Amino acid sequence: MSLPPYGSATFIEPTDPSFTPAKKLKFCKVCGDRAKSYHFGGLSCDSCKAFFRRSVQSAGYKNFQCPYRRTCEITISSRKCCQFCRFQKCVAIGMEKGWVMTEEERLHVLRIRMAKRQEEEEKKIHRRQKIRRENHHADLNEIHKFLTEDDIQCIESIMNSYEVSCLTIAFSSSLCSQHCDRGRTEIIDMFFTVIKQLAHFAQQLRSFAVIPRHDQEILLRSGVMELCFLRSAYVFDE
Amino acid sequence: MSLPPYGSATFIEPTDPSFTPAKKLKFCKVCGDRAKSYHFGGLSCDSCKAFFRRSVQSAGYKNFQCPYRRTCEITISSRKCCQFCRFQKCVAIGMEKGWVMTEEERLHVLRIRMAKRQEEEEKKIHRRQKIRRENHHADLNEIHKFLTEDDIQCIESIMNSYEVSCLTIAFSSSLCSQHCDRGRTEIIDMFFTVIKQLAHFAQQLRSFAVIPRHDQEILLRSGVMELCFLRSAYVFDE
DNA sequence: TTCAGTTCAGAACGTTCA
DNA sequence: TGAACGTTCTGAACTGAA
Repeated sequence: MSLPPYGSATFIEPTDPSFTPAKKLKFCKVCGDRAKSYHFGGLSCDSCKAFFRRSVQSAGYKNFQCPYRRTCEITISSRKCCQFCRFQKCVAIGMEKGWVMTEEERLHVLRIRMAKRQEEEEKKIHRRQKIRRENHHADLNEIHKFLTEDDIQCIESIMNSYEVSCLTIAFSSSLCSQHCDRGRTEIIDMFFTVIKQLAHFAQQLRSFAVIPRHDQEILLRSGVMELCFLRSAYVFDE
Repeated sequence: MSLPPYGSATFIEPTDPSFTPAKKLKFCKVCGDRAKSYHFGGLSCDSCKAFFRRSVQSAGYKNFQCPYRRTCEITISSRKCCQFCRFQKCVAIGMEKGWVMTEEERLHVLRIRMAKRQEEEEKKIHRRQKIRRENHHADLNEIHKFLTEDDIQCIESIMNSYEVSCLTIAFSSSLCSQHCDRGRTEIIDMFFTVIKQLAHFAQQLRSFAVIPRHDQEILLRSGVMELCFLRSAYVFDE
């Protein structure tokens, strides 16, 4: 085995005058290139690490052949020449095949990572929704920048009418509970009540009340579904 | 020393004056054309690379002869004129015959490649089959949690009827071959047969057989397309 | 910081076709 | 003959967990 040019950094004695807090240079025990740390149990450079991992993962090392006498010297410049001897040396300096993850292990790690990412995504979305809701409140404070006093009064009057309608035409008591599993008839009941509320509300609006009865019916009939959706979105509580 | 099979930027001399931080243009040492990388141990262009490989693979270089004095100057435009001197120069700049793959090596690589591909294909199929089998078994084992004995018997009776229908009304012999490129009439034939099978199958079900003929027809006509799709999904074999 | 894995551009092999 | 392409291998730069 060849020694690293400046001696193995691993065995620096405490009294070694060359020991400085600055840096301890380490070298790949396979090819002599600069090494940063241990890989698979042996001190090696990044390229020898990659070479070893790939060889094991693909099981390609089983097909390596030495064109000479299985004694090739491995250096930075010659390491590509003989895969067989390079791999042999990797094993010789302590790198172990067992430390390379199997396909299953890799998939396992991958799955865990994916799950984590998804969780974080969901958190992000939640945070955004929260911010949006807060901004909504802020917008209401700035409403005077965009609407006149008259506009606001009109809106408030309409909102008032709607509230009155909802109070006037109440839901049947069976629908007031928070029960989630409602039967079919109850759902239909609920829709009927909402539709009645909407009709009542429309009558409160002067511009609606003045048009002919027949036109009123057409308008209500064609818009009631959208209004139900709108109301659903409004009362939806995530 | 032998040259690496793949990838080698290692042989750029550190003292090379042409080395600039901007770009390092490389030129073929044989003919002066632009070179991208080393080939067989020498920096050469693609055409000289191909020329060298062919000459070695066919052993044709042994028959090259120089019509002049074996001192021909090789340039981009003259490189075709004298194979002998071109090959001589290839060797002179470092290209080695030994690095061209022999027929055996090529076959060896080919075989490994084929084996790998096949192995992976098999793995894929295995994995898919395994997953399918697991899902299938799990469901079938838990079937008693969701169905009563009567339910299961009923299902089995229906399955039986279906099988009988399929056997009773057989496909025409021309459709039994595994040929993929079927004509239009054959496809139509196939659909007709399937529809007849479905009608026959429906007649086997008592609850269907007892309803009026006219209603039967309506039911069959409105459901036949979906049933065909369902059957297609069932018999589909990837 | 250490040490797993991942990604990507590039090197250098062979093959095909005009 | 040589351009263009398809393949595999290499190694630098990166992510991510402990």
